[in-house]
Amino acid sequence: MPELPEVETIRLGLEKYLRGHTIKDIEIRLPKIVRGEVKKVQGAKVQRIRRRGKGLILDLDNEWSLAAHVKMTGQFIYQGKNLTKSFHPKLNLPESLPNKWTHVIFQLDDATLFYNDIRQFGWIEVVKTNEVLSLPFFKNLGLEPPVVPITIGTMEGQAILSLDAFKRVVVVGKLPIKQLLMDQKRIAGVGNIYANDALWLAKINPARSANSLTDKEIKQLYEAVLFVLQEGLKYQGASETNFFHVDGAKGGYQDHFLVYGKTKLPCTRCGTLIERTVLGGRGTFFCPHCQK
DNA sequence: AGTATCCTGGAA
DNA sequence: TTCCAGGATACT
Repeated sequence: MPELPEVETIRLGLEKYLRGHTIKDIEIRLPKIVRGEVKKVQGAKVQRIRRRGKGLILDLDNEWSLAAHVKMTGQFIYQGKNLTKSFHPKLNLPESLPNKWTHVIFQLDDATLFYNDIRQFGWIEVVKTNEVLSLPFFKNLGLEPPVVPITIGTMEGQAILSLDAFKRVVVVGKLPIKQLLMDQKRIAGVGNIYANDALWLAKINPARSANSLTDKEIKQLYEAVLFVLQEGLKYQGASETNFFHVDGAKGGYQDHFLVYGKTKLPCTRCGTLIERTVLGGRGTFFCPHCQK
């Protein structure tokens, strides 16, 4: 799924188009995607949009919230008066909506918001605002990397991943460092792309057990994690396959991958060919020469 | 700590 | 036809 930079980009889009607007109706085409008190969204106004890790929370003006996780292939697609084109999730070709991947349709006061999801892994849940952070996904979420100002958009008072906190997390980990980076219960928002790229930038082999890292390496990795997330945010996410902004635009980070997906291509630092292995069931890309 | 699982679609 | 995919969870 989209990782922190992609979900934050979705959040900004929802903020731009939905904030202050009323959800007049909701149509559910695939029931397993949606849980909770669905009827509560009808007639409610979207007050603010928060993000925690890779999760989204739309707070309504009636004490209810709409939580969502887009997992691998979920998309929120907005069609307003000035945005009549929609986009094929893969090809980015204009196509009419709803289509076969549209599972939920929100009728807004002035527009329509579609939830599309090819693989159907994503979910939307309507819960009371004061209980939304008690949902299992949010309750067990780890520390938030400080790459976005802690404003109304994220989580006021949220525990932040400081260097010291990162050290504490890494020092006790026996897992390969890459799996630890991607463990949402410890660090929120880092997925496969940014974990691979951060380890390359910090010159650390993804398979190294976390507790083998020196203090210096931990600091380098911490800075690398924040840097690649900021790069992802700067380019508004990676649209290599099927990530699109709420208005259908593409992100650009796929053109700035450091190591992700670069199997058998030369390392841009030393020229050695990048290798692909599997770690924790996920594709892992690294330079066998400069990542020790 | 590993592996299967929810799904579809594109690439090899 | 087989493998692979940016995720998270429920199991062995």
